[in-house]
Amino acid sequence: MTERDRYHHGDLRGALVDAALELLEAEGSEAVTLRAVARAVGVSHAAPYHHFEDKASLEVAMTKQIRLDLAQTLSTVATASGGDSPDLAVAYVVWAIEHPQRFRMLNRAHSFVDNVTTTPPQPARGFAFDLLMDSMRAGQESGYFADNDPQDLALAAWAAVHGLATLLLDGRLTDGPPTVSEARRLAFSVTRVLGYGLLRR
Amino acid sequence: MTERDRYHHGDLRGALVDAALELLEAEGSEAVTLRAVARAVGVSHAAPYHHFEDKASLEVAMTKQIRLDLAQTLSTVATASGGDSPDLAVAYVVWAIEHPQRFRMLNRAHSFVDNVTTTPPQPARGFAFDLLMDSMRAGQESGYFADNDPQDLALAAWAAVHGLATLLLDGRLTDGPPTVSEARRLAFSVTRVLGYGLLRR
DNA sequence: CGGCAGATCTTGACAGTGAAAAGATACGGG
DNA sequence: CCCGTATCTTTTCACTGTCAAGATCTGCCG
Repeated sequence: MTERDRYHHGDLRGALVDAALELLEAEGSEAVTLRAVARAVGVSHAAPYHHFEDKASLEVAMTKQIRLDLAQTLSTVATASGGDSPDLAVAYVVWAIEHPQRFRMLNRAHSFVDNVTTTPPQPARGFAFDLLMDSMRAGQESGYFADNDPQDLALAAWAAVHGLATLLLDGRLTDGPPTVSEARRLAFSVTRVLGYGLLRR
Repeated sequence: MTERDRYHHGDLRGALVDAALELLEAEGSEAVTLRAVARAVGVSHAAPYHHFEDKASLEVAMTKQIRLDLAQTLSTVATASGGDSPDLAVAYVVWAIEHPQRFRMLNRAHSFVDNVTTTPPQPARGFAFDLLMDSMRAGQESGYFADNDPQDLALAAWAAVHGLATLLLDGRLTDGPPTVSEARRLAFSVTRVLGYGLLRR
């Protein structure tokens, strides 16, 4: 009995989320069907309903896992680079290119998140924004960054980086599918412009 | 016989696209089903297949129409404001907030566009990018803008504005659904940071 | 003016989907 | 040991995209 020879699975919920994420990477979001996920785990097509109220509920669970992965990647980069903002920006874009389906899922969260009752007390800016805020504040304290409201700085930086990632993934900047090296180059370029500003100094 | 009492519709293709767009605004993208669209026009569920090879093909047609609408809005603003970039940026974000479903559809284009054989010779940056490029060049000629490659400037600006719009629509910046005034405020803020840059001058 | 070819639309069918209801099975606390 | 309950299965339903075959109309060629 490796994992599923018995009636009760043990951790079906977790197995379903994992299988769903694998299916997402392998065959795209269209392929992530409740029945296909159940099939992948080797369980009947109605079994998921004992762990997820909805298909949307499964997707919420997937999204949480993805957010965790991204947060971990970013925080690793943040500690390794001492919270340097260009490094963070590049890491964000590169992660998006390397995990296109996961990244898109994050951005489709609105479509199933409103079915869920979890109303966050704060705007759910998320981990990336917090890291950026820290980076901005650090830059201000060491005198490199302009002394605007750090929230404004972080928002602009996040918007630029996030926008670059989505534009790349939608194929609006490159001919074929975007490569990591292209992504890196463009991320550096955007970061540079963002640092010095559009206006003549 | 107002529009559909006769067997042959006249312009079923156009009517289908229109109905699909109305359904999109009214009930969200999930409701845009081939059969529902056919129902809305008052035609049998298989009729669309004589005008669209696929459901994806209908979505491509919708996307084209949406792109046209956005382009017209932006070009109106561009001529009215003399190509001023902050105005363009704000107009872009406001349009996104006012047409959330349409804007999201634009960003989901990748999911059905690869089924279509139209391989664009150039990266399909689109109309918004062109307007921005013009604006950047104009700003450079009048000496206000830094003399980087205008393409780099335009990319950064587009990324920031596009990113802000998507973040707003995904509810990642506000508690409830984003309002136009919030959008306007944030767009101004981002534009300002983008102009002066993150680094101390 | 007649009729026929092709475009346009309809009807009917099929597999696959999310979802609910009802029944089978196994686990764990008394 | 045994029963309540959580877990899983089977069956069923309405709906979807898609296809094949038939019905209906339109325009064109004679």
